[in-house]
Amino acid sequence: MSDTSSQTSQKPYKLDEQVGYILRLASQRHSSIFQSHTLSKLTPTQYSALIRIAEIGHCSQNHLGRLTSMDVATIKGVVDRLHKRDLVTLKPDPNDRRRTLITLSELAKKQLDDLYKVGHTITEKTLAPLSASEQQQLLKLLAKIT
Amino acid sequence: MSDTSSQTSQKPYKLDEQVGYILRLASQRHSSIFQSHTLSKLTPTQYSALIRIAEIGHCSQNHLGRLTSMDVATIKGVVDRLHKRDLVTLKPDPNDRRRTLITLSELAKKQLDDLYKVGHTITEKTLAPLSASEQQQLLKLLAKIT
DNA sequence: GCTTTAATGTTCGTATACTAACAATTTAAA
DNA sequence: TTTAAATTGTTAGTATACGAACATTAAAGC
Repeated sequence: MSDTSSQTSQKPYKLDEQVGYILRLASQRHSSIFQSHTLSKLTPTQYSALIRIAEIGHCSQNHLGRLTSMDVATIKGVVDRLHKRDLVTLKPDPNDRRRTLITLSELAKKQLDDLYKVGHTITEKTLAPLSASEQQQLLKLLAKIT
Repeated sequence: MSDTSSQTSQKPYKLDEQVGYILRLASQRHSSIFQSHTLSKLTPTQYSALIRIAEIGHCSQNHLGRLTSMDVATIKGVVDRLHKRDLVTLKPDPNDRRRTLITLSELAKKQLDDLYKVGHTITEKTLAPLSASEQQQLLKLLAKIT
């Protein structure tokens, strides 16, 4: 029962074995791979938002936030920046004066195929250290703790 | 070969199946669980830094950054905030006038056992949806893409 | 020794990410 | 119908996270 640390429990606490810590490291590596492909200088978050709009056609700002798991403050910043780059168009919802309808701009539509292609590449590179079955496993397990 | 989207590749691109996106969701959930345990209002990042200092006794700011995978700008902010809360002590390195030696404060040392305990709890809750073997698998796979 | 290179820490700028508070609008309930 | 509750979007504040540039100091190369 000798223990050099101040811990008294059975399992020693090792930072490098904690999910939270490893998740951060994995996210960092993915982010780094993403940035190295400079998708018109899009960030992973902006990319997610664009893809979601492409999927559903149009939606309100808060709704887009829910579809991409971003809170209202975060999605606002993302939409603002996408708008500033002319990647989305904004117009008031005629049926609800609180809402703003967000759609892909023509510029964004032209880039869609490229976005999807590079998106695939980024995912492949991120998962490259794993075998095909390991990749499936990882996605399955990650989805479970979401 | 009918495809309603503008994608032409074999594999359709689904945002919800991309590692990057799922990693973000998993990190968000972990972060949320972490915050709900308000470790003296520590953030996951501040927690990591504290634990690392506890592991090695003392170190410079940049070195701590490398040990916790934070770049120089990030670790500076983290150390500043830890110092502001009296969780670390800072003193100039007598052997290198560029460096500042960082050590745990007495206040932090007193809280160490609690930090470890809650750290375990947070990890357990985050991994709760998985079986014991799945937990091992996930950590193994995540470590591989780090 | 002297110059080049490297390392440490700082600051600025930008982008998530979340809390909390707020006004305007819509919906639901009384 | 009129009040209460919920939704939408905005703003302010704080905390990562990273790139880039900078001055100070230390280490290497000659």
